Amino acid sequence: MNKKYSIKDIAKLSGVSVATVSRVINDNGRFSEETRKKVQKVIRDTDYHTNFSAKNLRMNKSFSVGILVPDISNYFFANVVQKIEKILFKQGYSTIICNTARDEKKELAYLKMLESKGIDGLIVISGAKAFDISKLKTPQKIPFVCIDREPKDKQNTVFISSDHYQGAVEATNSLFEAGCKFPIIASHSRTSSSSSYRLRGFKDALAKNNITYNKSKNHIVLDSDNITKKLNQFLELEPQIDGIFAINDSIAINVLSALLKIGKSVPKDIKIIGFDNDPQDIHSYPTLSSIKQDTDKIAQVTVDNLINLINHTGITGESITIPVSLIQRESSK
Amino acid sequence: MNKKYSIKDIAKLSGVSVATVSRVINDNGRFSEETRKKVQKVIRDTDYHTNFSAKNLRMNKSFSVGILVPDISNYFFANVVQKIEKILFKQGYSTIICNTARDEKKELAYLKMLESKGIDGLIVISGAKAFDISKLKTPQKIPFVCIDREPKDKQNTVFISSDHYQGAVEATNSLFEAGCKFPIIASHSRTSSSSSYRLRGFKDALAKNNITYNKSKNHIVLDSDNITKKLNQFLELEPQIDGIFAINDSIAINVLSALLKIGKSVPKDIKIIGFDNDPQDIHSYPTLSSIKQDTDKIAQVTVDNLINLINHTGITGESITIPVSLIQRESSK
DNA sequence: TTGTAGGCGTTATCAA
DNA sequence: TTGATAACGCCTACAA
Repeated sequence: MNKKYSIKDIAKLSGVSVATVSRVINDNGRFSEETRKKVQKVIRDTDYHTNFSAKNLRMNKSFSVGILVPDISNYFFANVVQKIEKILFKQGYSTIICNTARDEKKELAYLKMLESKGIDGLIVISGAKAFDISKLKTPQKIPFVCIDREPKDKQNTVFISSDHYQGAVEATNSLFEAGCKFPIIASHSRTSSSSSYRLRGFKDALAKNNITYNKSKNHIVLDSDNITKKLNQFLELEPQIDGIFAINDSIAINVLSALLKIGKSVPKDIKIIGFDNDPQDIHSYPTLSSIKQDTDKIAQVTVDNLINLINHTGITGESITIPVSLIQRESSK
Repeated sequence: MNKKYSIKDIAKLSGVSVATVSRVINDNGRFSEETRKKVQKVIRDTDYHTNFSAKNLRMNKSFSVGILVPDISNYFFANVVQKIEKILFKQGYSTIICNTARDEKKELAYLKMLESKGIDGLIVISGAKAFDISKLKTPQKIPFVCIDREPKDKQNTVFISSDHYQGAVEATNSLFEAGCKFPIIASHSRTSSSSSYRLRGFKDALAKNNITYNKSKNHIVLDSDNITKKLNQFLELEPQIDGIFAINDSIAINVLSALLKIGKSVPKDIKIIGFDNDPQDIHSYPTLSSIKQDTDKIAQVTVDNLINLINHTGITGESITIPVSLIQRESSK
């Protein structure tokens, strides 16, 4: 049972001082090629690796970042979080995921825990209100970036977001192009940064097609209960409806099965398109058209910017918009 | 810009020694009620919190655990991981999630990274082969528990698993009870600890109903490509088939849409039941019957056992089986 | 009941 | 180019 090696052991074994070993390890400072080789051989032979607790203590870093996410069971969120985590891991960072369940109190509690864990940075995904880190009265504020959620103080952070507006425009246009005359939007009652952009895109696409958006005629609000009933009532009042842009795929799927129950045929009677390109879209019947967000790019851009903020390099105050793409399937043919 | 407080500051502010402060914080050792109050007040006033890097360094712990998971986009895995993470977070542990993508090389690479990060414990979820931690030649071996994956050396670990066998028996029986005469099982070609138990359950349920399992007549293997074509061929050869037990919901959903394309009616012509109770089950058409795993319990038991292993309390060498439950929906009525 | 002091593994400053 | 050493914040024998 050989104990773990420390930098001191490596120093002794290779006949140099700890300072030199540290310099070789971090490729920092000056040393001869000869000593580098000597030291590196010993490191390999002993299978030494650095103790991060010690390093972090000394450097006053934790190499961990927190992620605040409203609902990890949502496909888009889960997907982005997973990709962020992978990229961060490669760079030596650990990730602490906090599912706030859209609860402000929970969010604050998590924030305090994260703060006390000494995270180096924070990623905030979506959520109802603008994100206000000043709720924490930490001496030195934690660098953070926001995805799909406007920060209250844009000065020292970066705001990253898909082009929700453009996605909504394209989705709505695709309904018109498929022959729809009276499309509506289906949304939940929650508002968020991304959903309001999507709504705006829908309205503008309507306007381009000479329809004036009317809240009671072009917009149905559906939360998870009573969807079939509400939809049925709405359709009886507005029987001319022939297209639905659902603000996300979860709602789209719900609408789809509600329509089947009501006895409507999709896409013959009514066409549907969603948003997010959930994997289940290809298993619905009919398969669901959608707008795909570029989660790879979102994750990469997010991490790049956060690391820059942590290292005090790069620019802040930016807003970065990531393009989306239209995925045509059966439901809007 | 007030700097961060350390235990030394708290000591000075409350007029006691650092040792006493430490004792109060950890409720460890003896001290008077008076000093406790004094110290705790100062801690509250200063909003002090402990520096974990220092604590971990001193105590030779990291308060972090790794999770090896084959595919985080799978609902069951994601669900369990999320719940484990939440429970661990409450206990002060960070979680490092590693998506191995069922790749042995990746798994080993991740293991080494985790080892070098100094994790206190490891959770291993599913995977093809028995888990062999001896691939790592760490001096002190890392405590670990396995979910749905047999450990190579059962002595020093705990094996946790749903009752896959019983679930498969109940699923198959429910098909018989719904009137099926010739049920088959649909599986992927991968084998895993859980899938072989499910297969065994299916076979035994068949036997109980006086059918001898025959690989070519009662078993169809479907991977993600060509599902509709393969299923169609199989059904032409075996037209008497009237029930399908899919080894998981992902396959079940695929089978369902394939059947609809072929022109079969579910559940009239063929009944289906899956396994895992994915959330999408209630959005398929018809809704999908399934076997539900108790992820809350799995997560809790897993964490409890791992923490015990880390603290050298509790028993090892155990296998723990968690009950499952049948969820009847339209597809097997 | 409380205090003193050493040491965990690193990095960085200062000398050599 | 290298080495000695202080310091990071904490816990814990040992002493008082």
